[in-house]
Amino acid sequence: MNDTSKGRHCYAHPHPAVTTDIALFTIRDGRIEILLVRRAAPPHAGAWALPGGFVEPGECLEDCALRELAEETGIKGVYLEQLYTFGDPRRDPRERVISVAYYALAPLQRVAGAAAGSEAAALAWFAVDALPELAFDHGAIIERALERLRAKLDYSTIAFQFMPRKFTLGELQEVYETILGEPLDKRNFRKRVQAFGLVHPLGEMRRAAGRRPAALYRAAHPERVDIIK
Amino acid sequence: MNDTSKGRHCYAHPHPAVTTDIALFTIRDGRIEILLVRRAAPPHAGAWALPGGFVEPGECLEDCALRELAEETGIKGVYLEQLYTFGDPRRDPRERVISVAYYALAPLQRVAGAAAGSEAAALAWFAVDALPELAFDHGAIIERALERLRAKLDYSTIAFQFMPRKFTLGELQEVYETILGEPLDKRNFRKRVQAFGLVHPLGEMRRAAGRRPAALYRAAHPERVDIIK
DNA sequence: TTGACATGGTGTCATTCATACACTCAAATA
DNA sequence: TATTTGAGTGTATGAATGACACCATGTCAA
Repeated sequence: MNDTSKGRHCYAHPHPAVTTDIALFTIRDGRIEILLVRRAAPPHAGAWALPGGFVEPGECLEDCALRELAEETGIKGVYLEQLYTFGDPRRDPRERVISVAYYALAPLQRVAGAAAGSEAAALAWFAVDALPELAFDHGAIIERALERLRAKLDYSTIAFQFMPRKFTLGELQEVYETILGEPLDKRNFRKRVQAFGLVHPLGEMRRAAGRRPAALYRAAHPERVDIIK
Repeated sequence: MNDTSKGRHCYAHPHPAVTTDIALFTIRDGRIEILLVRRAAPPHAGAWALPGGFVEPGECLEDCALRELAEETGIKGVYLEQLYTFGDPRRDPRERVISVAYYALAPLQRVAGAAAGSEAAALAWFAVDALPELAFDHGAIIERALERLRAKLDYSTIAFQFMPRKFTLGELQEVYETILGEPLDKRNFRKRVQAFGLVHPLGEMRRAAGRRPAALYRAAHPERVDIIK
């Protein structure tokens, strides 16, 4: 809290408001989904928006993004990366608001609870190819986040941020195919993943109904996104 | 300008200050150089800083970066790309300042004037491997900009932003070698550049002292940075 | 019990791409 | 006219990539 008469915060020069917005993606049933919040108040009341909010004094940008995500969705412990800063002066009709956009990735299991017990359906998952009406410039933010995600798939281990601790190679391939939007050759895919040493076999099997059990693996470096190639 | 008693700008919640900072690189004599401004006033008086300054109301971030660069250095018409937003709450000792960092590239010819007639040597070029004492977190900004530049060299046509309208293939190769910090095979380099159709021959020659004249080329798309490969 | 079903799991060959490598050419200058 | 300096050019080898088909193993239903 700053000095003020009337409990206001005053500066010698005009200051914009600064927010973070978070595009949190997961993968469900062969689709990329994103978590959105329904806006109750104007502007854009009734439209859907990215979770996010104002940066607090003394808080760094990444902490702000993590806090807003936790406050608005209850979700913690996801992969988070700064995406781009959107600063068009008319992007928010109320006042000048600059948004530092982040994108976040998580395996479905870690976020499955979110939006389930959400009061008044204020929180929901949407497939990114079937988005509802979006507030502000959040459509552009999502588009850019997807671009980044698709690009990074080719030269980094980012896909593992969508994987649970244990997974089969078939599940991993499905994640790649979902993000790229095209099928991959099974043998070449497995060859590559193994050649780069991206996974370690767990020696366990996943038994699934109606088919042969699959070997379970874990990511070689689940906490890290490495550049490969 | 907002409402105010005492000509100040007041808000219901605290707002950070927002600046843009610009890392402008060029290439001279086989070195990457960056343009810095000597700080006259505290904090960090006497240290060198990136050109930059506060975002004005009604001004988008990119325009702010271009304006600050022009105001502080007189330079216009360079390639500009948003780099990263630095928001550590303690990065400026005076108040909370969030900086949207950009990096810019230009051929030496376009910026050779800058820092020449600069009053009181307030403006100077430094080789990036011999930087002076830097203000704020500008060292980290420069480091990240160089990382981005080196990465983009491999999969985009960004190197052409360092080239003048007419250049020889030898000059182009020198730029690549300077950024990568390692020599390249001449024949393979030329093969590649031609195979991707990145240059068009001008049918002119550059006559240089003491050696065979070299064919001059122009960039196929000088205004654009394309992703290749 | 057995047959149908669904996904798991595996290797080779052909092609393309990347890399290493050395000499002659043309102009300027001494 | 001999020397110097960068300009300009092609090939051969190894590595990486991409195309491709079949049998295995479990569940479930008839």
